[in-house]
Amino acid sequence: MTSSTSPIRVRFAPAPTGYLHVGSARSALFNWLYARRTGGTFVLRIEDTNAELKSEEFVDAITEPLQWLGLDWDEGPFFQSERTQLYVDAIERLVGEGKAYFCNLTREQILAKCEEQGLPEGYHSFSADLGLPDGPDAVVRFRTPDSGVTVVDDSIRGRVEFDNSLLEDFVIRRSDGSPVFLVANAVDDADMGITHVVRGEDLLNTTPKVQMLWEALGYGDPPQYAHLPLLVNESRKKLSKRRDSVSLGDFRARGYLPEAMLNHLALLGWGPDDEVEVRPIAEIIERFDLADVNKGPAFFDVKKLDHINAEYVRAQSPDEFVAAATPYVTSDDAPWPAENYSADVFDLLAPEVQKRVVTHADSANFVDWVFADDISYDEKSWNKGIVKAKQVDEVLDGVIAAFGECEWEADTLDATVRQVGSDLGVKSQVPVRVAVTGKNFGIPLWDGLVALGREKTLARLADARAKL
RNA sequence: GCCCCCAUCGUCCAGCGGCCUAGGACGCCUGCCUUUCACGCAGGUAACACGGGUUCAAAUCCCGUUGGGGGUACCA
Repeated sequence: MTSSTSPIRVRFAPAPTGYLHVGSARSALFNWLYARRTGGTFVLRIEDTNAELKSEEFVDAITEPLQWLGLDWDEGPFFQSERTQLYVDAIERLVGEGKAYFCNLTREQILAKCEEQGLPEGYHSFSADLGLPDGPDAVVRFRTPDSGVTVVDDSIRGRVEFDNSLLEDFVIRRSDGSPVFLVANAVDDADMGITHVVRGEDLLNTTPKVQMLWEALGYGDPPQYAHLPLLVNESRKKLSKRRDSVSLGDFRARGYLPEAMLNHLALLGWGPDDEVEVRPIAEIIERFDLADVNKGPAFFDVKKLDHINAEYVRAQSPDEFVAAATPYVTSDDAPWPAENYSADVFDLLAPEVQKRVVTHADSANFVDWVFADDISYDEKSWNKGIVKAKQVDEVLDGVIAAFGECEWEADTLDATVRQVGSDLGVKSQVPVRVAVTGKNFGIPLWDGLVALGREKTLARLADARAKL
């Protein structure tokens, strides 16, 4: 790592429009990775220029997930809603210098004028030279050049050119007096000394406008831009809060580990040169570079997240696993009466649970039969493990008889079930498993049965036998 | 419509002119282990969108086509 005096400064600048989704988190992550990699500074800025966006809970909805992920910021959060005067001043300056002007046309009027004058749909500098005064219905528009090109130098995409004649004089201040984000962007990036702007590709088209403002405001060289490929859903469309369930908070609630989420997110649009995918964030920081980010959009695949999460879970020490899983098995949502739960029993079974769960929240599904008073039979399991099995009646009768008198100890129970099976010449474990747990899969039975007790075990076996 | 971006296995990533009969990972399939499932281990399946160039040599460079996506607001 380079020294902490590195001049590189990046920012994550979300609009507070609800919960933070995985796409925004990925943008935050890549900014953070670049800052940490270069010893630079990571700034958090809330882009609440629109009055409707100001809301404390929305701000928490951004900062909490970031903190959960461990994406710590060095400066901020700064709020654009508190910096409005700077933007107003900048706009005033542009108007004063003739680089922007007032316009009082509504969208309808603009379209009507186009129709009238046979011009293509759009704003054609109609009010540019009218010298209109400010007023309650007036917006401020920035005067864009009529010719030439604006070049965006992008770390990921290279040189992107925009034809100036195609950019209409865009609004930089609404009629209610509020500045639009383009101005706030330029002013803040300049004021905060941002050197690299790393954000989603959906903003690439707005970049020439910001650069024009930047230049008009006399800020000198613009920051280096890097437009990240978008994260898309299964139908290759930009992730949307409305139709895609991609809330970071939801993943957290479902028990995913922040480290796994971070690891997965880092692999979307970037990959380490040595092809080792699941690895500590410190190693990712070491290898990360903006120049290595791909251009193509990436699908957020939960299956892969599941795999990575499971790897992180399995990599935990037994104690770490128990500590992480305990909140879920002691939660009110656990499918058994709270008083039935035993920490000692869970600790004993935990290593086998650890090998099977995707997230810690899954833990309850593997020990429910031990703590619950009653079980329900999973239909598929009953069908596969009981209906289709051979001589189930004899197996259950045999096990019931043997369990009635054998020593109630794990190895003995195991040996007893084996004995019944070999006497009958069939596999005996699965029918017993379904009868006692309701499922035809899960952790080894024996320790759980010891905890469950002879009486309950026999009752469940008898219930299943009676149901045949 | 116009502008911009993109294009390697189903998915994510490697490849940055020869090492590619294209590599890794997820998923899926098979086998081993195991009287369940899982873990672990060993295999398998599967891609350079298409067409032209440039070059001794192209997945890699250029052009076009097609396809996909993003943007076109007094939202960010």
